[in-house]
Amino acid sequence: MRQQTLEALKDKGFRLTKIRKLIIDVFFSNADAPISAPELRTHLLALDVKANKTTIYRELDFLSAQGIIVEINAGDGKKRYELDRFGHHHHILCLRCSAVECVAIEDCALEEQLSRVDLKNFKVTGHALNFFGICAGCSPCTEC
Amino acid sequence: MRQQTLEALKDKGFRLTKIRKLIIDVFFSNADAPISAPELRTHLLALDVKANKTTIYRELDFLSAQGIIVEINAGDGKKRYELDRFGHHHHILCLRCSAVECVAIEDCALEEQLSRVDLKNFKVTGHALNFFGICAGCSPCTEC
DNA sequence: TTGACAAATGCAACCCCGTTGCAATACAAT
DNA sequence: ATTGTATTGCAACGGGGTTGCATTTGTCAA
Repeated sequence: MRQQTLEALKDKGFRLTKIRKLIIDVFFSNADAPISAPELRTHLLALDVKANKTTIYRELDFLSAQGIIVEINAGDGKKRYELDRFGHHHHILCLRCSAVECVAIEDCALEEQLSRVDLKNFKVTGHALNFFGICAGCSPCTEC
Repeated sequence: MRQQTLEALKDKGFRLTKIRKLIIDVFFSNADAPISAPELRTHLLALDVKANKTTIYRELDFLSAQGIIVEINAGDGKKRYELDRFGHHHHILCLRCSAVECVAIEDCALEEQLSRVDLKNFKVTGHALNFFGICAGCSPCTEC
């Protein structure tokens, strides 16, 4: 999957630079946790790669344009990105540590119901459903 | 309603300054369109009142703390505020002009369904459902 | 009406996320 | 090895938002 992604880019005439490959790696190894630009930069630093923030933003735009990742909005005003290989789903944001996870809505008729909402003459192109709360890591203590 | 709001503030020992009264006016006269801090500033300028942006942000915090307005997230990363006198509802954002409107979800079982979603050990405290699209004003032409 | 005190405001400086123009670098094909 | 262009870095900027501190202004009591 990762290898196919790289080859597809190369076939289209784009270069497989060190940073680009590493960024793709980060996405493949954090598949269910959307990543923001600053977070991505930190991930790279942990791999001893310091990338200019401009590069990060441009690469995220590039990978989005190539359909490899998609921008998601988790409700806290920061853009995050995740691999574009999952179906439509939603997200949950930890209000304490800002971690975001994907939430699959399995069996429910939510999507269908949404189509019946009165949307005030808007041409609706999409929606986002975000949950907020405290993640398991941030509330380990049952009595508090 | 507006008058009651002002008196309630005064009873609590807060001052009814020119800017504060005008801001409250803006909220009451734009009741179904959540407003951001920069937008609010523009509204005031249109009334020949130039308020420092710090004042705007502090006043929004203040009115939120007093339960007069609530912060909402429309999915574009900018904080907006609206009067806290409506029940739970959602929002729709115009991707072209960034206007936001409230969307009432009348009869559906959405809320109930949400409670059955698998939320990965999060303690869920809330959710936000945002729609995206193009508003009537931004797509007046039916053939394009 | 006038003080006087606290609430509210303005100002300047700062932080963070994100963007843009332009020069420098590095990939990949020849 | 050379070359053309994709990519990167740098510097500067912009918007949204915050903080500390000095100044102004509501309000109330004398």
